[in-house]
Formats: sequence, C-alpha cells, structure tokens
Amino acid sequence: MAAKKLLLLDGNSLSYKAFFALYTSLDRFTNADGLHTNAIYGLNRMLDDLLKKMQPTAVLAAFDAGETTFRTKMYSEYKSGRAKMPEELREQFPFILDLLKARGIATYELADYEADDIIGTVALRAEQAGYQVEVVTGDRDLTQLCSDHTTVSVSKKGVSELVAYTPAYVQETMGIEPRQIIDVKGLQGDQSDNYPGVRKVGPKTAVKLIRQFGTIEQLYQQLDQVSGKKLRENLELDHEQALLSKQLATINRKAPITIDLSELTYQATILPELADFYRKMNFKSFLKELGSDYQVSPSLPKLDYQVLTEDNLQLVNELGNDITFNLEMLTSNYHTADQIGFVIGDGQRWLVSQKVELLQSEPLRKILADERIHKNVFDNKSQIVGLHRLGVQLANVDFDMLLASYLLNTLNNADDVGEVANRHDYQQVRPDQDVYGKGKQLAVPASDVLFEHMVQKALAIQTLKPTMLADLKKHEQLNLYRNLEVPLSRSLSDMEITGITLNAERLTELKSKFSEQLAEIEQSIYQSAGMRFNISSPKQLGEVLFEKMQLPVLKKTKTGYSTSVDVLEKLAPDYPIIEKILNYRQLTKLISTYIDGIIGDIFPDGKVHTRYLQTLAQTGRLSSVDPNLQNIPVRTEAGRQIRSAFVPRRTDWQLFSSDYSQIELRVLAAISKDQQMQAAFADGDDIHAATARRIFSLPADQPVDAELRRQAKAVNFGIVYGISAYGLANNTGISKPEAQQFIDRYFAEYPKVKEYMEKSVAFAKEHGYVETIAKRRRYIPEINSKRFQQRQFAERVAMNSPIQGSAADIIKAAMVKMNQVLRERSLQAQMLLQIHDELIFEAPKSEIPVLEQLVPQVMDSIIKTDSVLQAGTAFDVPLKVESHFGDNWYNIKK
DNA sequence: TGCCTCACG
DNA sequence: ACGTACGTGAGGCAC
Repeated sequence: MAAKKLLLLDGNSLSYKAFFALYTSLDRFTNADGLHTNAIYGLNRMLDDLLKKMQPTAVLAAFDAGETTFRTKMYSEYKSGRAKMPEELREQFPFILDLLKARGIATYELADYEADDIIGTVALRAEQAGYQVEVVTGDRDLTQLCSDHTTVSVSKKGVSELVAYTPAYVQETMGIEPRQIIDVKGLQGDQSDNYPGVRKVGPKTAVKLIRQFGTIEQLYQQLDQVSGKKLRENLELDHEQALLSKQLATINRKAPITIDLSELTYQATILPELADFYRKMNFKSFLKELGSDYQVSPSLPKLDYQVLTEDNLQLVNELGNDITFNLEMLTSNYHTADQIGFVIGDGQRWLVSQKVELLQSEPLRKILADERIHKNVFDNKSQIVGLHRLGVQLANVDFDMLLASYLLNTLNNADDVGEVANRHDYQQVRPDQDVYGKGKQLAVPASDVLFEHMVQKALAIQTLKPTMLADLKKHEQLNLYRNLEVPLSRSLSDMEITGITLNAERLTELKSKFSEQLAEIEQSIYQSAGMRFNISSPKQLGEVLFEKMQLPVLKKTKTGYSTSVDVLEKLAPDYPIIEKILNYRQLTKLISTYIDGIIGDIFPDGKVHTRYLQTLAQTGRLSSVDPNLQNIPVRTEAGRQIRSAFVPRRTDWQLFSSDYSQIELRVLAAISKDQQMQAAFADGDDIHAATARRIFSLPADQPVDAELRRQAKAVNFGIVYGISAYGLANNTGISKPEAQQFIDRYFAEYPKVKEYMEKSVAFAKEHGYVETIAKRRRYIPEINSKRFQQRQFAERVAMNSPIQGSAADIIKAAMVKMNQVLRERSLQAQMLLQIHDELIFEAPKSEIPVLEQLVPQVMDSIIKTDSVLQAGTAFDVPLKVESHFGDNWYNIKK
C-alpha cells in the first residue's frame, strides 16, 4: 500500500496570503456578478501546485469559525485591534468553500476553536494513525507542530514560495526544538495576536532563555539563575502574563473534532462541478487546463432535435406561439457573414437545419413574419438583417436576450450567447469560439456538433427569458426595453440595410490630391531631420526629434517619448519640422482611415452598411463599426472634404441633417433643476456667453469677449465630464489654481449643478449604479474602491453618465418616433445615420420642405411626447434643433 | 496583441 | 500624495 499522506491546509491564512499577493490586481479579478475573485484564484493556483507536488491521499482545509474562541475567553484582548478583514476578501470565503468542495477537498470549522487547533488535533491523530502529515499555512505559529512525521510549510511572500519547517530546520534556524516555540512565544508575546509576554523581552532574549532553561515553567523554578537584574525583575513582574501567553500560543491538540480521518480521503479526479465553478468565477485559464472534456458542463441531458428538410416542413406548424429562433452566422458582421444554419423551436420541440434557404419556404416565412407569434432571439438587429438578406421578414420580437442583458448591466454584453448566458448563471452553452475556432481555424463543424450547439443556444434564450424579463421589471426597465430599445433595434436595422451611398471616384480624387501633398511634406521632413525614417513610427520619430535633434522632452509615455498632438503643438512655434509632422499625420490619417479604409467597406451596391452597436457603450450611446460613420472628419477643412464623398442615393435626392444644440448641457440643466441655467436656456441665450457673464461677473448688456467665452465653454465641457481642476487646466492651458477658481465660481453661480454632482456620487455609493431619465443603468462598482485613482474616476463617471446617457435616451426615442412618422406619412425619406446628437436622412428634393418642418418638430417635442422619457422627473428645459441639407455631406448648409 | 495616435460627439 | 477630463473605433508599429 502506498504511504498515507495527509495535507492540512490553513484555509484562513492561505486565503489572506492569496488575497494580498494579488491585491494590486484586485479589480482585474472579478466575475460577472462583480464578485472579487483574486483570493479564490490565488488559492486555486496554490492548490494546483500543492496537490501536484505532494500527492496526498487525504486533504483537509481548516477554517476559523468566528471571532470568539476559547482564547478570547481566556484573554479578552486576544487578537483585538486587528485590522478588519477587507470586504473584498470577506465576500470570497463562501466561494472558497465552494471551490474546495468542487475539488473534492474536505473542509472543517469548529465553534470556539481556530483553524490552528483543528490542524493540530487532526495532525496528532493522523500521526498516530501512521500518516505522513504536511501542514501548509501562511502563519509561522503552526511550526510548533512539526515533528518526525509532520512538516509545516509556511508560504513566504506571495504564495508560491514555501519554507518547509522540520525539527532539524527549527533547530538549525532558531536553535530550539519545535515544542519550545510556545515557550519562546510566551516570553516574547505576539503583537499581531495582541498578547504581551514579558516586558522588554524580544525574540533574541526569549530564545536564549529557553535554550538555557528548556521551558517557561523550568525558567521560573530557577529564576535566580537568570543573569541580569532588570531581566529578572521583569520576568518576575510578568510571571502570570508569560504563562498566559504561553497558553495562548499553544495549539490545542485535543479539540473536540467530530470529523474522522476516513472522511478526508482525497482522490485526484476532476469533478464536473469544478468546471462549473470555474465558469462561474470566469476562470478561463483554469478551465482550459481541465482540457476539452470540461469546456461544457457534462451534466446535461442529451438534447432532442429534428433536422428539417423540404419534406417535413409541416413540423414548424406544430410549434406553439412563443418561439425561439436563431439564424446562425459564422462571423460578427451579419451584413456579410456566412449563414450556416438556423434553429427554431418552442421549448418542447427544436428544429434545425443547415439549409438557410428553407427559411424562404412558405411555412417558415409565414411564422417568422406572423405578428401574432412571439419571437425570442439573441440579437434582433442581426436577425432582421440576416433574414432580410434572404428576403424574409421577422416580426413581433418579444425577447432580445442581448438587449435585455445589456440593460440589466451594461457590462453583460458579447456577441456570443454562451458568454452572455454565463453572466446570468447559465453555464450550458459553449462559446462560439470553442465550436467554430478563430482566425485561420474558423470553420463550420460537423453537422451534429453544429446542431447541438445551435439548440443549446436557443434553449438558453428560451430558458433565460422569464428571469431576465422579471429582472427588467425589478429595475423598472420594461418600458425602456419594450418601447425604446427593442423598437430602436428595428429602426437601426432599417438604417443599416439602407446604407449610405459613397462617391468612390471622389474618394480616389481626394486620395491623389492628398498623396501629392504628402510626398512633398515627407521629403521636407527628411531634409529637416537630415535623415530618412518612418515618420509614422512614434518610436523612430521620438528618437529623431528628442535625441538626434535635441528637442525638449515635455512628456513621456510608458514606452518612450510622447509625440502626441498636444506635445507637438507646444513645440511647433520653435521648430518648423513640427508643423510638417502634424501635417503628415493628418494626411496619412485621412488616406488610411477615411479613404482606403472606407473604400474597402463599400459594398457592390456602392454603399457602406455600417453596424450600429447597440449594446456596447457604457453610457447608452450607440457606436458604429465597419466603417465607423460617427467620426468622419469635420474639424479641419482637408478632413471635412471627405464628407463630399457621402452622397444621396440619387442625384435628385438630398442629404438632410438635424442636430440637437447643446443637448448635454440642457440635460444637465433639466436634471439638476438649476434655475439659473434653466433660465438661460428658456431665454434662448448663448449658453457659453451666459456662463462667461456669470463666472467672470461681466455686465449683462455688453458683448462677451471671445476668449472669455472660450474659457467658459471649456468649463461647461468640464462640468459635463465630471470636472477636476487638473483636467480643466490641462485642457485649456490655464493654471491649476486658476482652473479651481473657475470651478468654484461656476458652482457658486449654478448651485444646483454642484448639488447634482454630489447627489450623483452619493447615489452611486449607496446603490452601486447611476441612472438616466429613462431608467437606463450604469453600474459603477469602483465607486467604493480603496484606490484613490479608481474611485476618482468612478466619481466622474457617476457625474457624467446620467448626462451623456439621458441625451442618448432622448435621441434614441426621437429615432424610433421619426421612423414611425416617416412610415405613417408614406415619405420616401429615410434615416441613414445617427451621430450622437445628430440625425442624417436622405430624401427626394421635393420632401426637403416637409423634413425641415417635421424632423425638428419630432426631435424637440420628444421629451414631452415619449412615455419612456417620462420615467424620471419633469424635464423643464426646451430642446433646440438645427437643420441643414445639401447634395452631399460636405455641402450640407442651412 | 498592446500601445500610441487621432478621428468624432 | 495621488495623477484624471466623458464616450467611442481604426490604423500602424513593434513585439
């Protein structure tokens, strides 16, 4: 029989060690529920190492049961004055117990006893039963247990390095026997456990005395033989304390433990629960180490499904009226992705196929378009667009799992059913990447694998629907979900499908123009530098400017010299090369991103079909990809010319644009209820000038100096971003004290704005999130972070998100309404783009007068007419909309 | 893949 | 003492 080996773990001290070893990464280790996982992770790493190294046949992890023990009864000050356990660690203990359970490791705690006593008692019993015992702890106190059969390993800094204490090692390093450790501690006391020992006796003296006398008791019997008068006096004075301290230091090896050694048997087999646990904790690397068998929870029943063919299509007619559907696509861009199959079912019956053309058959087409049948999908927009490519309609989408997940918590988003389901405690779906691979390996798997995966996804959607809808209700977000985001997903699909027409010739024309200028500038830069180099390489450019040419270094980045615009602009007046570099940068940016980039995105129909990401931005804004049409240049003339390539679909059509004027400041005025600011908007004032008048105490009847207006404008921006003096100073070139003065003046003039900022932060601290006028939430767990920098950032987020997010709510509501109104009036005009505070349409010239009246009317009345926006308190600020039109985007004028 | 830079609101 | 303006996407470089 193999040697019996027992591993005893000091659960508390090792958890502490693991927690602090990964303390700097505290915020990187969180799972979907916001639980910190660093200690759990660190402990698991340690377990992996230990189990491999020691190969135990039995394992026990011992824990402290509570704060009061027999020791506190002996001495009430025992362990008092200790720093409280950080909340970020405390919350991890229940899961540490789960981890151990999932690893098949026994755990034990006992009222009135510490983990040490459990370990001491079990170690003794195990020694007697013939075990080799290995104790692992972060606490040196346990070294008193080491013997010929017991080794005590203490983790040093971090958790990976262990120092093994054997009797020989104790003798060698301390010059005493293990059993004498308690005598030494009795004399010297223990600061962290808060018991005193004998005054003026430290480790050196204590060891010397114990080496001479053997034990504390023998020492006191022969006190007269102690050398040193003062020492003798002190020993005498603290006689009782010494004995008490020894008692406190002594591990109780006869604790009334009810667990039997036979219950500690450990088998190194992997349990399915462990994989589930890793998934719940978001431990991707550990999950991977388990191997492919454990990537999916194996405890599932085999799924039943039928493969649809032309011959059994009537099966779809037997489905109920709450249907889950997914058109499976291989890549994320659903405008172009390979459509590799579909699944449709009602929870009772699942039907699958790889032949997406079957969706065009009458029975399927009819069900998908049926207004009376509820559909559940993962991403409505992708489904509408994907089906549209097949000429199939999708109606009455009741549940969009991705949208629901995003509204519940903006962080719970991914273009993957498995990942999103995971964040809602549903662990049965593999991530797409597992099934389809990535990069070069991306491929459609064997049909049974594909079908199984598609059905798992559909089942997840169907299963999570009731709980997620219930959660939305709890958040009071059903209105936001049903009447804003879901309808918006349809409007966005329309916009994406329509696309915007590009004049590709115009782009190539601009490219040759820019390229010519670029070639000249390039040569001129090489001449100034006296060498050729890659100007686009920040590294090489930094070397040329700051080493070869010896320009002053104003700012550095992590990896070298900063060559960003703000740095270069400061240098520009003194060094002619700088202007050329900035010019070079601008032209290369225009060519690569906005000319070559966009040309690469043009579809055969001559248009670009961007995708609006509806579930990404943490504030509730949209974003735009492939291509990004929300950052087409406008601020410089050269850049702006790119816009001339964006044209209406026909020459007798026009582009029409309406934008909200200062929507974020109006939102701020409304939600803060600041009378001064509201009055300025009600009177139709120039808000930046009005702000300048107030903070600089200018007379009401005089025009405001342009420079002062500019500064006031910067302060207004700063306010919206969650102001700090440092940030304002940095961004405007004024000094920090000056910036602080501006801010103080601002808050004095707009007191309710200040109050709003404070309230927002306080709300976030109390609830962990902030919300917009439409009840959109953003969770900000960092608001209570111990780290100043993180907390500071979280506070700015708490101030800014309701403002940016409410503005997003408003324009989204306007978009839904606009789409509806255009349809009702049977206008040919179509909405094409949304750029945060601006909507762009194309329309026949003849409809322009209609739009000029209609669009601003819808946009500025939306706050009064839309039910979703009424969720919050009254919005007492008028919205202002400005409109423009022209025959291309560059020419859009009033 | 991470960093830097720069385009927009 | 700390070192930030808020929210995004894309391209090029260097590893």
